[in-house]
Amino acid sequence: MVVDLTQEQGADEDRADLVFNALSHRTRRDILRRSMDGELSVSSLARSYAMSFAAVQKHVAVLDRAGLVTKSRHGREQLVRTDMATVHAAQGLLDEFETVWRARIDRFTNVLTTPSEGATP
Amino acid sequence: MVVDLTQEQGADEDRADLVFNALSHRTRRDILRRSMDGELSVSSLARSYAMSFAAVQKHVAVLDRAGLVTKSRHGREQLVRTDMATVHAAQGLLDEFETVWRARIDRFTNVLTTPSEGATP
DNA sequence: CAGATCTACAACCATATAGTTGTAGGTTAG
DNA sequence: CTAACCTACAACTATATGGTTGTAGATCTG
Repeated sequence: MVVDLTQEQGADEDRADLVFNALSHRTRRDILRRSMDGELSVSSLARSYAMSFAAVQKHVAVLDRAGLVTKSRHGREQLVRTDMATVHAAQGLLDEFETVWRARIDRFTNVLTTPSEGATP
Repeated sequence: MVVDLTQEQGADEDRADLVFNALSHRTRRDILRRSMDGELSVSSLARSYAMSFAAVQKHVAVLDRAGLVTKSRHGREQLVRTDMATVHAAQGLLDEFETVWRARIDRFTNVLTTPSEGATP
């Protein structure tokens, strides 16, 4: 069976791609931790890392596209705030694996406990 | 302040890089879901996707390096099994964000409830 | 107003990634 | 034994990614 991954439930999968990809870089995870208070600007964040402002700006853009942070202009600076709702959404995605896993267990214990309904009579 | 990300807690961050990167591709997430039972070989997995065997093999290798699946030889085929422990580890990594978030809230409510200890006398 | 600061974005480079085909060795089936 | 099958890996291509520098517009400050 060949499943067309480009069409089936594409939206959710696209979001998952973006979120996990954004989380897959240590600098971006660090930015997420530092931006919980929503009081740091892109340039103040940039001062924390041994890379150019533009590089940090790109990382923030990746987080923004994934919905993991929001930016709000405050005068000339752009304040970055971690969006916990999207972090929770990521947890939900991992919980789905848990659900699939549990379904497997249930199927297994069913076979063990059902009084031989499986045998074709 | 510049933090040297290449040294500080490198091992954990390396693992997080690998795990989230492995999760960031829909084909690999699908492989994870299908491999919960641990009864599918690499080639049987490969038949599910519109790509070559070698491509699927590479995806399994990425999951393996991240610790998200284990492979066990069974005759000429290699059976793939999702390692839920690593999925749980990923959940733990997201929970850390939750912890940082909660710490922020506590700090905030502390400021509100502490009877003006903050004012320099 | 003039200069400094913050942001956005383009252009560029090096490397990583996702895919391909091909080759080779171990294992099973006829 | 031979043929088919499963896996591993190398070599290659195209594109994505993470980094750089440079430029330009908007905003604040002296």
